[in-house]
Amino acid sequence: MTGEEPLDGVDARLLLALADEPRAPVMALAQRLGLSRNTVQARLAKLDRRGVLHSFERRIDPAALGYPMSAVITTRVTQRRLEEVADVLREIPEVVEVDGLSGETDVLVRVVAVDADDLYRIAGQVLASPGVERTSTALVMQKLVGHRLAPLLRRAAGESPEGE
Amino acid sequence: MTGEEPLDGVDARLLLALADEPRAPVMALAQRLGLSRNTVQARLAKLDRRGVLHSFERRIDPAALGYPMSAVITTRVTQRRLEEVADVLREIPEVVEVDGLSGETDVLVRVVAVDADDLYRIAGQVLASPGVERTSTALVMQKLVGHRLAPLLRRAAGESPEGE
DNA sequence: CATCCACTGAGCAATATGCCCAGTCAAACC
DNA sequence: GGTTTGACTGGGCATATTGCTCAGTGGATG
Repeated sequence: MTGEEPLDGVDARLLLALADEPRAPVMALAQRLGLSRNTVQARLAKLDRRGVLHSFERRIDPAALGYPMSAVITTRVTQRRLEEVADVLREIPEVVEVDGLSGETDVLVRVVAVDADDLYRIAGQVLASPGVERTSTALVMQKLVGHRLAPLLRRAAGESPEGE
Repeated sequence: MTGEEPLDGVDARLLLALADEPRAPVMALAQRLGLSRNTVQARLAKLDRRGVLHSFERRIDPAALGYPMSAVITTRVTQRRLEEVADVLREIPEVVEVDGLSGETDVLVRVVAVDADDLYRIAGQVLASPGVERTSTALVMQKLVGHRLAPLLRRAAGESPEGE
């Protein structure tokens, strides 16, 4: 038991197929991959049992939801209060993602907003959070590359990731 | 024709239901929302016709794919070469997302890596891209809040977003 | 009052699902 | 060598789901 087996090429191909047709029935996927229905079903089940799949929310476009504005707020947090700050940020609905970064005690906060005023308000909330020392807000002007994993999936699908 | 209608409460509830059970059959969703099967089918179809849904790739966990390391590379780009830089970055498989930010000509690059050496190599590639002046790499140490939209969806589901 | 739109409820043929089982095959194990 | 394990196949079967169409209802619009 290694505790965590990497996905193999078949899994990668399955994920690629799903990327193409997310709501495709299992049968369709099976045909596409040249596998039996049973196998695909088993793989699929294993995939989300293993937690390979994130929440569906990731697929939803905030812009379509009415929040066309997106920004990245870099914040400096007083030491040891990271969890505390995270808890506070979690309470702000417009906070979409929070990462703890390496340098010192930096936190990267992704927020969405309805408009500039809204963003100003939210940035204010973030700054006002106890434990937050300094913030720097940068607007996302354009998505140059939308979140993607296909290149890595294709790599994984191409060769067997076996040790030898 | 306004050209872009915001989602209404029903859409939001549908998305929430999907967030809970991504592969739920339409029938199950219909029952859950207290709507007819026909309606849910129509809504669903409309949702992705409108582009409300991002690619399925967003749901895949890079860590499970064999890239447990994640980093944010902030780069400074020489003016007017944004698109050019984006094109180059797009060629690097480990580059997962690229945003053009407001301040000056800053670009936020999200990368994943197999390990520290791998990250070093990738960061080097980014820096070596023509048009990139300066980079600063920060490791993602912990996901404090994973990408989420549920709070905003719940808000949208709660009240009618009608003007009056 | 006529029209448009979203939703409902129903029907129907074709397909998919969930589940179970037996058999194959290769790699790992004793 | 002999065996066990794990993954995949192919089959079957009852039930649920899909895709599609049609008719009818109720509200909102002009």
